[in-house]
Amino acid sequence: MTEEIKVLIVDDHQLIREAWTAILQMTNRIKVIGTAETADEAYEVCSIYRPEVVLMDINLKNSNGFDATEKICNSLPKTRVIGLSLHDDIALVKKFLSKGAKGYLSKNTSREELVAAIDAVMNDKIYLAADIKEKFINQIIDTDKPAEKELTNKEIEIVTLISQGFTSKEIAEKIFISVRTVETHRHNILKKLNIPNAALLSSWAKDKGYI
Amino acid sequence: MTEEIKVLIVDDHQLIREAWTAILQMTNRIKVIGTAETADEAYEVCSIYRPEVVLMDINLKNSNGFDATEKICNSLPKTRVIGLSLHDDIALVKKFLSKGAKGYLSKNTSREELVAAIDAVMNDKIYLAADIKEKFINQIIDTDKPAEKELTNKEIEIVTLISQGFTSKEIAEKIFISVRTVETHRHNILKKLNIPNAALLSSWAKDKGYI
DNA sequence: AATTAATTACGTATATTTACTTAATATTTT
DNA sequence: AAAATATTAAGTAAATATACGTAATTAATT
Repeated sequence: MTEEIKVLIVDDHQLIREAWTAILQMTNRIKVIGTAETADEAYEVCSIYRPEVVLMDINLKNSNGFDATEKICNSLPKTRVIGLSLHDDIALVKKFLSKGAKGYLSKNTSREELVAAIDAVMNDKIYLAADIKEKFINQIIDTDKPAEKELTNKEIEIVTLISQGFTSKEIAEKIFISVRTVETHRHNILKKLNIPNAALLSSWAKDKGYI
Repeated sequence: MTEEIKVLIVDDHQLIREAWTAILQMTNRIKVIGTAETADEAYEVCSIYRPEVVLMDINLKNSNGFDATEKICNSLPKTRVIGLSLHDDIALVKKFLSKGAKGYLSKNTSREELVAAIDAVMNDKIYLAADIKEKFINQIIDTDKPAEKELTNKEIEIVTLISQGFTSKEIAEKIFISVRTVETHRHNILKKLNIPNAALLSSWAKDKGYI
């Protein structure tokens, strides 16, 4: 029998960590060598225990799954990171893969698919969940509706602040730019995303994981 | 050995359903007799298979966990419903218990606690997760800060519409009341919750699971 | 060196939100 | 029946947001 695959699980909910562990241990081919609650903790554990696969929830409170993924993939290139998220948003998936991740699963995937994904990345393949693949294809087919324009870093910064309830004036004071500049960004953001107002923008930002 | 406890799991994510199932099956005392994706489906399964315990995720997309819980508890009083939620918000917990639920767990609870909760409700006790109990107590102690005022049904209806990006005028047309009435509700809502504007209200509504 | 994209900022105009008050009617609870 | 709460609606004012146009400066890319 081949060696067991060493997996690290990263999620901020204990019950989910234990549940993933239970599922993977059932296979007898996969060994969960540990779990982590935050992105920073994940990096620490990786550098010590060197898991072969990391299952990482993107929607971590209090920490940034993207940065941790980048760090892990850069400094420990043998580690394959697989993303897991409740929101299967194409832009998020792309960003995650660009950080060096090797796979992406939505929480609609089955237990079999979870194991299949681990096997795939172990064979140096990229694995995307079926429903995410489909969305990718749909986006390519939908040439009528152009891909959602990406926001710049400043714009994302401002979206985050707007969603936290700050007014343009407050944002201006906070980040030391003119109110008029904030208003310009505000207008450009709504136009880019084709969103009518700050209330819906706020919902949008939550879905995308910006806050 | 005593009879196995029959449990139904309700969650809209397949991976989570399978994970809960895996955890509970490990006990040998608990049998997962089925799973459901939506609240309606949960009620159907309950009326046919009569589980003793229902583990219900509150944050179901496309369906209302509250209504289903009420329906199940009223028509099948022997069924104990335990709520499970990512957001451990006191107001939500209270509302859920008032619908007839017998327990409430956050996703920070451990596997042991999940089993303990099932045992407790089987002995006709109410079970609340440790961290939720603590929040209840803190709320009682914090007499300075009064309990967050509850929104009325109309107010919740309007919060939902505001968060979806509708203006007061649009909401008025949509639900056939005067714009001024919508504005009144709007103002009262922000005042009740001590929230400065619609953008933050939108975030709040998402957290509470209203949208 | 030239082009493109990002960030900065202002002008003008209109629409919407927020703040606070008052109050009639309807519904629910005591 | 009385009291409390919810829903309805309007008045007045100030603050903010949205729509669009213009444009200079800086940073990144070709």
